[in-house]
Amino acid sequence: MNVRRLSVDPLAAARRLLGAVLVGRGVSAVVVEVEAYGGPDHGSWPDPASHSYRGPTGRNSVMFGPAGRLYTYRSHGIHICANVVCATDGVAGAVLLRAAKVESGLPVAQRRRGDSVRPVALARGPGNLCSALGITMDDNGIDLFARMSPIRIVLGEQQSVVEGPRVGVSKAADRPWRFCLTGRPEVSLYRRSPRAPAPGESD
DNA sequence: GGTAAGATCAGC
DNA sequence: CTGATCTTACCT
Repeated sequence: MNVRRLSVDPLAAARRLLGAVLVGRGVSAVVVEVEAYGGPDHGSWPDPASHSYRGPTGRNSVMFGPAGRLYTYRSHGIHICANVVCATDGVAGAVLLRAAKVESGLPVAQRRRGDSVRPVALARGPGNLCSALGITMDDNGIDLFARMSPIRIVLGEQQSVVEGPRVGVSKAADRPWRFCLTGRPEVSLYRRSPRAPAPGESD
């Protein structure tokens, strides 16, 4: 089963998730942009920008669970963002799904996102991706590899990948933990967080 | 019990 | 650059 390919560190898992097909509520889409997130300071991948950095809490508990689960959270009170949990059970690690290319169910995605949105931008950005696929907070913790799940994922082959700094994070902003498929127009434009210290500064 | 910050997005 | 909008986590 494919899920074992995600029982690895967040960086390897991120690369393996590029090209995967995400199937959710009438829409399927190919993942074209992701970001890796680690865990607490004394773990294998210390990551101050990760929700799990300060240990398990009510919100982030899914990140500490087994690989292949969906970890959703609400961002700025408005949007939902989706992660695929990686690493082994008890170890925090996840990959944020940042952008995807809608392959089927385009009219459904278009209805969810609004008529003014161009097809290439339907699932561009983590909040928009969840909106296009119909992912909500009720989906937090579901198994993305179970036949019965409303949201599923199918891993693909290794692909040609570009790496760069993560978007939006105010800590560890220089870390090249963002990965994109090369030459995909659905990838979101890079924007450094206005709250992040200047490039090269420590935080 | 109060509150500040936030892995975002769209519109000036 | 800003406002929208709300949950969590941490503080007193």
